[in-house]
Amino acid sequence: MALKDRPDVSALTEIGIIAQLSNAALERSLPDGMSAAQFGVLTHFMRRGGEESPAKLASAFQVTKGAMTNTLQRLQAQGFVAVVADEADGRKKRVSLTAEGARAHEAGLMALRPRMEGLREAFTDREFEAALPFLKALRIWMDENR
Amino acid sequence: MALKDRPDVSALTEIGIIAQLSNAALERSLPDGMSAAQFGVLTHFMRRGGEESPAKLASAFQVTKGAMTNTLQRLQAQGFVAVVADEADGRKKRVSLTAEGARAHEAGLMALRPRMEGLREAFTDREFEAALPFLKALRIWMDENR
DNA sequence: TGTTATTGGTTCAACGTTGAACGAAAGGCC
DNA sequence: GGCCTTTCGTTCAACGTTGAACCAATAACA
Repeated sequence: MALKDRPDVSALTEIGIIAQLSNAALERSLPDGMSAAQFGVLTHFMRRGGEESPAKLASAFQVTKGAMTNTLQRLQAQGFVAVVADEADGRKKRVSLTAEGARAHEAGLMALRPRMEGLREAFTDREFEAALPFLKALRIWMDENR
Repeated sequence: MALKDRPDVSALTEIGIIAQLSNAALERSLPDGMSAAQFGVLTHFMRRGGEESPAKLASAFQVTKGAMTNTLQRLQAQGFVAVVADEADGRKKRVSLTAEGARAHEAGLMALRPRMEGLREAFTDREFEAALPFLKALRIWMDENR
């Protein structure tokens, strides 16, 4: 009984459930064939633009290289991403967003809108902002002490 | 750019990473062959005791029945849990903790201690408690609006 | 220079999960 | 009684992930 009543355990439990539900909701809302991981990569390119190597993407998303290989292969198969060899460094590849990838991201955003609006009706920006510093600190600690 | 700067998206992103890191840390700390899911079920029985049907466990852990079948089969194979048919209701089974399961949970707790202590050195109970109401509300909303 | 270490990317088996299908048992309702 | 509907648990393919092995290319250093 001492276990789950502890606030740290409770918080991590809640966080785990939220993550699961949020990811499931994301995948369910997204157009068919687009996973949350794929949408994340598309979002990354929409925000940052340009090119990125698979290894950089993997570390940006806290994911193994193998997982990123998988995600990129699926994105490439759908034509959402272009992958070319880096002639300056034979080990690397350069990944970039295609026009079709941008369209797919836009479609994903549209599909997500109703749910995001519902979320923003239920909670205020201020509530999320209030929670953010602690979440960020916790994430950083988890990252440094893994 | 408007996307990830939004506090709701940021919060969910942080929550997702925390959940991933926390689960990974949990699995790494636990004795070999014990998954986070299995440890969760053991913990449930240590706290509540008695018997529980697989369906109840599945809904308590927000997991599909198939996933719970899998977890229980592995627990049973290790002798951590006893599963018997419910003679009152031919559809149900009754799951209960074995003495060996209790020992395994104890061992899991021990293995987890260093990490939990580190976490409690880095953050105070008050910080977790302060974050809890919002997390709980968010979890409930996600659950109701899935 | 040559040798060793590191980095980048792929592949593979294993895991835990979902979602769907299924059969068996129980409940609800004329 | 009989017929739907719901509940329970299992099975199966598919997915995304990890961790490890591996090879190729580069970097570091003697």
